[in-house]
Amino acid sequence: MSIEPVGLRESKKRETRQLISDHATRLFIEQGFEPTTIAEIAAAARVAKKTVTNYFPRKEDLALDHHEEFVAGLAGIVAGRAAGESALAALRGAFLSAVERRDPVAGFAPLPFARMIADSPTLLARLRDLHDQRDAALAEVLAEATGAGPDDITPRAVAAQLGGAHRVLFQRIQELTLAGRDAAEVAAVVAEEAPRVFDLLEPSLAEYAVA
Amino acid sequence: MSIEPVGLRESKKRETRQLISDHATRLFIEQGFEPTTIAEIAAAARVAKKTVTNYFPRKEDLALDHHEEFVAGLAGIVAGRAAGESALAALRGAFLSAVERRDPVAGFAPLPFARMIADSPTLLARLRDLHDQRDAALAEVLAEATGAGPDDITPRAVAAQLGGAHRVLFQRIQELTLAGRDAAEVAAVVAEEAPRVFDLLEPSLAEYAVA
DNA sequence: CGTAAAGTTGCAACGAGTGTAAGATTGCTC
DNA sequence: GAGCAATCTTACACTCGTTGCAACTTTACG
Repeated sequence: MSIEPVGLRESKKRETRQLISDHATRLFIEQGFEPTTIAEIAAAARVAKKTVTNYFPRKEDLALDHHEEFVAGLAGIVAGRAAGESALAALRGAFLSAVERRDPVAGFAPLPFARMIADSPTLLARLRDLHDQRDAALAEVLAEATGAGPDDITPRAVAAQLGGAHRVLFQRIQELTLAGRDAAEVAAVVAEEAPRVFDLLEPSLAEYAVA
Repeated sequence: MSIEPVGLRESKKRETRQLISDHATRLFIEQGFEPTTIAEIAAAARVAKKTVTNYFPRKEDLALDHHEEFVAGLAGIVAGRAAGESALAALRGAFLSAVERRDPVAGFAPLPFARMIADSPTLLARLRDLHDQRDAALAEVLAEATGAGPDDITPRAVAAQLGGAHRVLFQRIQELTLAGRDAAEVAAVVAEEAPRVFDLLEPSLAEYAVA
């Protein structure tokens, strides 16, 4: 992409950011998200409170980093689908392989992490936000792929359907994790359920956005 | 349902609640949601700040009241569908008639109110929350209607599809309102688009949850 | 009436988030 | 390598939403 002029300043920034993030994650897991204060995180990382909020403007960002990757996921899969493959087929395949590799993007997480999220209204809200942004990004790619006009509602409706499937399965994985099943069990259950969810869309979307 | 022992206490409570809500709505519309402080609302309604937060534990509740009705909407429509009618058909019909009557539940609102929401991350998050709760309620009714087991993911997937359609159309109505179109124009545009959105689901869901 | 229950109020506190200005560090140039 | 400018970190102060608590007022009811 671009050359990386890794100056001292840049590398120190990365370190500081990582330092804060690590302490935050640890404290969140130990005590929960809401009970942990930003002041506490700052003290643990031995930086000023303001430094924490400089790097992470919102507290949620400390717990749910890498959101860009999550938001761009579905859109990227559709953009990179094979010739002759529909958006639905690409997303189905990507989800199933994400399950196989226990990908956090699909909803896999260690139990304490899942608990941290489930116990925090703030994080749940943020997650909903990310799901929505992901749908919007997907809608844009679909509009492009099908040559739909900027005012055509179809790509948005399809994105809602496809994003909805992923959302339901994401929640299902979280739910099973919270119920105490280990990752292998969760993967097995979801590997059986996911095809049913995608099959539901097959009659409607099999021919949509075929590359 | 139940008799109404309208004591003085009860009626004063209702008045106070309404008084606060009215001032809040007025101020939100005049100044926006975020810039308006609870202290300001309390002063306008001539009550203590604590009284405001007693009636409305969260600031969002002051702007988005009647959420119960919204959340229960889709589930209620499916529960009350005619014999021989599918969940999809019932929801399609209900949405179109909601558009005809410019129902706020479908997303219709005066421009200033729509602006208030669009300008506030807090309110947008709350709205996403309500949409989610609505999907969950719908899923429950669908599970009941189809006799699905408590662990069957199908009703949830279907609820996501149906709820997603309503969500997209809700956002579309907001978007058109924000663009300055009056309610009649918005209704005309959406009356044309909605059938396309529901038609998309027809191949998948025409036979699902037929009463 | 008088007492118990419920509602309102003022006060204090906590925590997230923001603005600002001072101090420290780094990058760059002469 | 000294100095200057840009950038990062810090301390401080402040706003606002939210909660807890105790005192006070009003209503309900025996």
